[in-house]
Parts: sequence; structure tokens; C-alpha cells
Amino acid sequence: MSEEYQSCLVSRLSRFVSLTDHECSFIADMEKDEHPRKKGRPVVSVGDKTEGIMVLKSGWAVVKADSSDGRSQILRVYLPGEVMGLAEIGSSHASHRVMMQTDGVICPFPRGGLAPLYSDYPRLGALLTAVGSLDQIALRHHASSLGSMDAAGKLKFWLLQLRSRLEVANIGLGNRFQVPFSQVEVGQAVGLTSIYVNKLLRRFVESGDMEIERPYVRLLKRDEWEKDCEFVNAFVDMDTSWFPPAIGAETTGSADLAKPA
Amino acid sequence: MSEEYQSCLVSRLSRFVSLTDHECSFIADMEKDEHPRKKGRPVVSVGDKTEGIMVLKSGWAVVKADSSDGRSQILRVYLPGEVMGLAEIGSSHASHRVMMQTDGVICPFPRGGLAPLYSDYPRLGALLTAVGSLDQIALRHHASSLGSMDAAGKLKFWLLQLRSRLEVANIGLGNRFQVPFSQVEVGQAVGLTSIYVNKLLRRFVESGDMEIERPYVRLLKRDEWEKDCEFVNAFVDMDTSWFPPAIGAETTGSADLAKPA
DNA sequence: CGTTTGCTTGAAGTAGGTCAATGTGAGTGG
DNA sequence: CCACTCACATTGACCTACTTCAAGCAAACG
Repeated sequence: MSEEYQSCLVSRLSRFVSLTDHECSFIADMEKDEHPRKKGRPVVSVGDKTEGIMVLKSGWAVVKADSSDGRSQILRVYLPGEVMGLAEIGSSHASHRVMMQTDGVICPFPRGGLAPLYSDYPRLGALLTAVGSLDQIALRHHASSLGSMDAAGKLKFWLLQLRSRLEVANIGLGNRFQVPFSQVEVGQAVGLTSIYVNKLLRRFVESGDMEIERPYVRLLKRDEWEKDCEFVNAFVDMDTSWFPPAIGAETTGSADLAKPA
Repeated sequence: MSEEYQSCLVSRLSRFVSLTDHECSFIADMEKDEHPRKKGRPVVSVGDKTEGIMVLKSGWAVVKADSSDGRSQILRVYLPGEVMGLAEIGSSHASHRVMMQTDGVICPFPRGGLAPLYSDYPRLGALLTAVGSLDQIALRHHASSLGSMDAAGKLKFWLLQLRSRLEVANIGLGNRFQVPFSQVEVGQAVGLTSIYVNKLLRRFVESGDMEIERPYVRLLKRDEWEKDCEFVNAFVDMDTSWFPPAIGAETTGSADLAKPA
């Protein structure tokens, strides 16, 4: 399979199964537009009619929940290449806000493309269900950390999860990676005040657990942290063995689907 | 459509779209078994190979996360009629435990049934994606409450959400409903100590906000609570308008369901 | 440059946790 | 029938991990 597809969704989904040419061209066909979005700009606003799914071609985005007292919370971070909007596809209106965390580019896969996707390319339908399921597992881990860890644990866990996902996406490979969030935003993500986040970070630096060169961080005691948090990397393996066979049949060697990362 | 299908999954999914006879009989065919399970028995253990999805025909179940220090946390409550296992379908191994909260009956829909479901009944595939998406929204709300509310808010929110879901399932209709959880378990669900849960509950009773007749509760100031928590009922509307048309064509009066934008 | 946005640090207060003891009803065996 | 568990609810006294408030800086930016 060629490496250079113009479609973001193709390259994203190819991480999980090797797509047939039919599947690739169908997706690429549906996805003509690229919308650049500036940092801070809304992608989805609360109450918006659901518009299908999107791929974040570049840049970072976040899902925020705002409460009337002005506080807001970060529920999900989208990294470059990830599929956005799968969580809202089942409801007619969005209940959370999505906004760009950095400048970036969004590729919408229009709502009208979903019906033919499920009808004509059933394996892609299964793939969307599976991607949504991985999202849900990650969210469970996050909720679990919010509900049961102390402040240091939450912060460690969030950083570890971020690092791990960046590694899967081949964006940051070692223990050093970018965190394009202010301390206020980190606080919103882990459920702490920015000032306590600050104190924890300084404590981590002082104890030699991490280095900070904004906007980069380096986790010096990652193994130790992963033990502390009982961190398990849930992003590596997608199980595709239950998928239906690809339509279009002459799947150039598609019997075993999984593609090495 | 007839009311009495032997299949649990049929009756569950019929809440969202009216299934064609083809769809119904396919599902019913796949789902022959009923497994009774006693309270406290495991349904899925951590590390189990994913076995497809299941419908909880009767009884309640919970998803738990255990940590090595012996604490565990309740991440999700399954009510009678709900689909379990959608979150784990994308991974090869389960990362959380599922156990019966009360006696009940489980109907497995085997893994092998999923491929033909997506291939031959694309609308059902879309439906599974949508159900997973609603699950994810609910989980986001839960995570949001864990991360941003004070103890009283978390507890109120959890009770409101439970009530609301029971109402959708037609199990409890008013402000009075069953809560088959000990105070320890409630604490595990909302991220608080059982003893603080106790103090809050007693405070609620004393202030006339609720009544407790174990295992029933009655929320006397529900409207007020829903305002406090900015509670929105996210379980009512599934958007099915993007679904592909049903296969089998002669959809007895269900044509209105599948219309692309 | 002045303004804003974000980082840093200290002092004080409190929500909620921990520890410990007592009470209570539902089994269960005698 | 009582006695003995056992699991759960209840309540108080104490403690600390976090928040709130307040102030001073540094860096980015018009």
C-alpha cells in the first residue's frame, strides 16, 4: 500500500488495518475539504447539530465542559491524526465543546458519507465502532484516575497517558515531549487548581522526577511513575479479528489485517 | 412490530429504531443462550479475552477498576436491558472487571456474530456505533462530575443520572427508585469515602431533600438538584438519521428512519 | 514600552479523609 | 427461642491535602 494518501482518515485508519484500494478511494472521495483552524477557535459548540466525524490532520484539540460559574474542564485531548466526533455521533446535538488547543487543520468526513460507509464498506463500519471503543477505555482510565488518585497521582497519570499516546502516534518517541497547555489548563484536565499543579510540578522538578523546558517536558523517572500509577498502556492493541472481510475482495493480502506500527 | 421477541438485544435496540423482520430474526438467531448470574459473580475479569457483546436481560451489573492497594472503583452501572461489552470490543483483552451487582441474566451475542452483522445488516452496525457513542457521552458527564464538583454535587449528580436512566428504561418512573448499592459502593462510584457518603445522605434526609427506605430512595427536591448540578438528560435522543437504510428492504413502515442529510 | 498572560510562592482556611467506636438488622447454628 | 456472626450504617474527634486569597515576577505581545 502506498504511503502517501491525501486523505487523513485513510492514514489514520491504516494504523489499525491495511485498507483495500476500494476502501481508500471511497474515503478519500468523501473527504475533499481541509479546514485550517487557529488556536482557541471553536470546532464544535454546545448544542451544535452533529455534523459527522472529523479527522484532526494537524494540531491539537480538546473537549471542554463549561459550567455556569465560568469554570471549565478538559475531558479529552485530541492529538494530530485522531478521529474527532465519534462520541457525539449518536446524539443529535453536541453536549460538550471542542476547540483547537493549537493551530491545526481539520478534515471533515461529512455525515452523508456515513450511510454508504456502513452499507458498502462494512469493515470500515466495524473499524469506527472499534475506534470509539478504544476512546471509551481511555476515558474510563481517566475517570478512574480522577476518582481514586491523589493530586500527584492524577498529574503523573495524565502526563504518562499523554506521552504514551504521543508515542503511538509517533510524535514524541522518548521521555521528552511537548505539552502545549498552560498550568491552568493542566489543572482543568486533571481536576486541580492551577496553583497546586504548579506546586506539584516544581516538586517533581526538585526531586529530579522531571525536567521542564516549556513547552517541553521530560519524564526522568517514567518507570517509577508507571509503577506508582499502575499505568497500563491501553492504546497499543486494537483487536480487529472480529471484523468482517473487506468488500472489494481482491484485498492484496488482506487475510491477516493487522499492520505493524 | 410485535412486542414479544425472545431476544434481549432486539428489544433493546428497538428502543432506538424499529427493526425489520430480517434484522430481528438475524439477531435472535445469534443469541440463543441465557446465562443466569448470581450477585457478586464476575462477568468479565481483567485480562479476559474479549468475547463479543452481551445484553443484560435482567439485574444490574457494574464495571469496576481495582487497584493493588485493594481499593476499587465503580466506573459504570449497567441497568437491565443495556448492552455490555461495547467498550471492550476494540481491545483484545479486558482492562476492567465487570460483575453482577444483583442476581440477573446475561445474553451473550457471540463474537462470531459481529462480522455478519456488519456485512449483512449495516444499519445494525451503525446502531452499535451509536450506542457506544451514547455510552461515551454519559461517561464524559461522569468524569466531568468527578473532576469539578464538590462531594455533595457528585453524589447528587450520580443519583440524578441513575434516576434519569431508570426512567428511560421504564424501571422507575417518578422520583422514587431503587439503588441496590451499599454506601461503600456508592462511595466507590462517586469517588468518596463511604463515611462521607453517609454524612451527606443523612444531611440530605435532614434537610428534606430526600427520603431513604432501603433499598429505595426518593428525591424530594429533584428540580432544585438538577439546577445545582446543571444536569442535562443526555439519554433521551439518539440521532439515527445518518444510519444506512435497512437491508431486507420491505421495512414494514420504517422508511422514515433512514434518511441521509 | 505598557498590558496581558502565565508562572511562582506564601499564608490561611476548609472540605473531606482517616481512625475508632458503637449500633443494627439479617442470617445461621444451636 | 437465643447467641454469634457478619455486613452495613452511623457518629464523633482529629488531621491533612487541597483550595482560596493575595502578591510579586517573567515573558510574550500589541
